[in-house]
Amino acid sequence: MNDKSDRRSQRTRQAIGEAFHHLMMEKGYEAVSIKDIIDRANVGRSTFYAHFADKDDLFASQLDFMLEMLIQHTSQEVSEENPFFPSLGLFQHVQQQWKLYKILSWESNSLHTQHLQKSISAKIEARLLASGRNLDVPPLVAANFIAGGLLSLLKWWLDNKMIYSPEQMDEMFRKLAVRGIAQRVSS
Amino acid sequence: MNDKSDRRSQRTRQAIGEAFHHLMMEKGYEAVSIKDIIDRANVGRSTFYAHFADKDDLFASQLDFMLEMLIQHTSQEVSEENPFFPSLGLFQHVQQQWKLYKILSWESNSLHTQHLQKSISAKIEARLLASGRNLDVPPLVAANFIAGGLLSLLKWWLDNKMIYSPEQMDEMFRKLAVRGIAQRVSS
Amino acid sequence: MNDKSDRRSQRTRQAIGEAFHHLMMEKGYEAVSIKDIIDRANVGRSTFYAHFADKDDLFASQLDFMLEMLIQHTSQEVSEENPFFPSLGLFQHVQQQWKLYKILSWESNSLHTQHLQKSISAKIEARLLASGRNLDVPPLVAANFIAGGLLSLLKWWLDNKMIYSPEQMDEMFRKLAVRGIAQRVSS
Amino acid sequence: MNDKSDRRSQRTRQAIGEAFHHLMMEKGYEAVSIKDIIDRANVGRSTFYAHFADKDDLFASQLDFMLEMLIQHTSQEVSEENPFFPSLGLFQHVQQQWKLYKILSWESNSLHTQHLQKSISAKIEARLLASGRNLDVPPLVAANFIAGGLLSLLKWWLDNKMIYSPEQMDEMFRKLAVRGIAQRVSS
DNA sequence: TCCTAAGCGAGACGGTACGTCTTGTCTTCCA
DNA sequence: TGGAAGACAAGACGTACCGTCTCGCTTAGGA
Repeated sequence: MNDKSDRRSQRTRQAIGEAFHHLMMEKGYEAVSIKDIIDRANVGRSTFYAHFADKDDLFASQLDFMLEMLIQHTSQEVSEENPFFPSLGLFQHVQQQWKLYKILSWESNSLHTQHLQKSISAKIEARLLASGRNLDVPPLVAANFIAGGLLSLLKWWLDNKMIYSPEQMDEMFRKLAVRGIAQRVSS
Repeated sequence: MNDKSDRRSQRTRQAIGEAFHHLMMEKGYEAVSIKDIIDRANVGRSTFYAHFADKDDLFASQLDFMLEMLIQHTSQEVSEENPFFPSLGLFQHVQQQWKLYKILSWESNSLHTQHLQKSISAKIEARLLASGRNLDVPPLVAANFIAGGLLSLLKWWLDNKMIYSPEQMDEMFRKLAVRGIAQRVSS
Repeated sequence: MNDKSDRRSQRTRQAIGEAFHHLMMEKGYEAVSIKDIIDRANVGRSTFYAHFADKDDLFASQLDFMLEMLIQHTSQEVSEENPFFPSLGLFQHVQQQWKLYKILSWESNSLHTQHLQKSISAKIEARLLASGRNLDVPPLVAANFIAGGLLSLLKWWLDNKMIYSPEQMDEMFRKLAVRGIAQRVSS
Repeated sequence: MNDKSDRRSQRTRQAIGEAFHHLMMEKGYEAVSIKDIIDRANVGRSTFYAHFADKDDLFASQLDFMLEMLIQHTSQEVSEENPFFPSLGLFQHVQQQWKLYKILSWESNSLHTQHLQKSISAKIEARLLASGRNLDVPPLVAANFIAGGLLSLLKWWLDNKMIYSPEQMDEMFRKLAVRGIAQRVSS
């Protein structure tokens, strides 16, 4: 019975998710009503609430899914190029979906930002701990700082017509996060 | 005729403003409804709309005063310890007004946050340029990164019962901003 | 302030009442939704709920109004022809609105019946008490019996194509209520 | 396969029936939802609809048994005291089962009441015709009036804590039905 | 001193979205 | 393979706000 339910549920969740995605591209986040979503997804009102607590919950689940995809599509090894977060993938993803993120950046409901911030921060912290680095700042604090900086860069990038490539943004981000603004001493 | 009108209007605006302030301290921004405000201010509904377009408009009018406070409390001391931003003053000020900032802690319409972010970022950029540092990242980008990280730390601090002192927070911030997470202790 | 409010309210209540009346004629009672009513009455949803608790409340108020009209349009004096209730008026009214009452008789939500029963019963009891009759049955009991019989006659009449005139029905009702089924002794 | 299926079906129908019965005793008819029933009966939703068209259908299937009970308890004693209907037996029966009748006290879909009304009315009419009384009102009309009055008295009795004994109620009923509210004590 | 117009309180109103609830259908699993 | 389980579409419900509006009441300046 679970298989069946799960498969049906999955299709429903996906339909809702896609409808929401399209609608957000057209009207932004706040302007989309639950009725809009369920009409577009051909789904009953109660079905929506069976799957999501509200619009914010739906959005959060979309963000999580996106992040998860991002992480999975990235090598897990911690290299110099990929020190603690698949930031390059994030920049590339945002570039692909720039239309959506531009809209969101404008509305910038802080719930979204906070959710993203927490998720990314947690992932960074985990990486920092796993890397065995010897920081003189608590990893939790460092992770929050870096996550905030990363989101800030993303927003700035979107607000400034994305004049750099994702690769350039990523490189700058990594430099800032890893070496700060101190003058280079050596490599 | 104008004097009278103006004086009456002024009292009304002030009553609304104060009611809003108190209510925000109690319930946050989103949770306050127009009805709450006019009930608390002993004001008719149409009177509210005669003075403000909506809640956001009212909030914007309150905002400047807060930012002004913040700037006044932080623009002073720029010492050797604080090479590019009076971050210590900022942490100290937030600690003093923690009640207000905790409530506003970016729960609200992020117009607030965005405004702050831009102000701080601009200040940092100016300092970076003035310092003649030799960065291999555009100062504008670096400033945005650092401002984002700083606000992120502030929020984390508020959300975590401010377990560190302003001085500790400031030191960690400066370490992260200047040297990144690299172990080496150059400079 | 009351005059204004009352006048506005009155117009609104009337618009709702008329819309409801028409809709009931078209679809019956149960099939009419609040949305139907407010759409037809050009009235906001909250306005409806400001005036009536729900559909049943609206209907009850319509019934009361109707009864009140009936009573007022009838001489108050207690004559042989009009011993304790303007039953002739009621039969005539039902004949005029037979289309509506036929529908209601079919659905016969017992809430309505009960409400009517109580109202009519109360009025009959008041008349009985006022008439100074010397009954060997408590007036309250007699009133309930007569009200039940009257409503029963009404329903039977509607269900049987109203083969008698209102005047005939009224005469039969009064005979049954006043003299019972005992054989006539004298006049 | 049929035997097994039938047996299963039977158990299911019974479980649903009992669940419904209990729920009705607790909350009345309208307040019971399909979900309540299937939860209480430990049965799937489609199972319910496989056995009954809807709640009314289920109720109808329960109804006959109750009416049967009622008829059996009242069809006996037709004495001189009860010239046209065994009303005393009815009052006594209702007193015994007061809990059930109080809850059903015509709150529900009036299918119930209407059925009852028709049955009683038919019985009364038959008696009136058989008695050879010389009424100046058609027996059919008189029977409906009296049946309505009787049920009305029953309901009033139940709603008013049954402050009279069945015998008292019966006497009042017969007085009202036979002699009306006229003072004269003919016959 | 009276008049008159603006500012105001009060709150009714149309409208929209919400989250909850119930119904009857439809699909899948299981015995 | 037919009955049980429950996910689902549909849509009504009563609540909460919003921003507009229509009133009279107050009140202070100019006639």
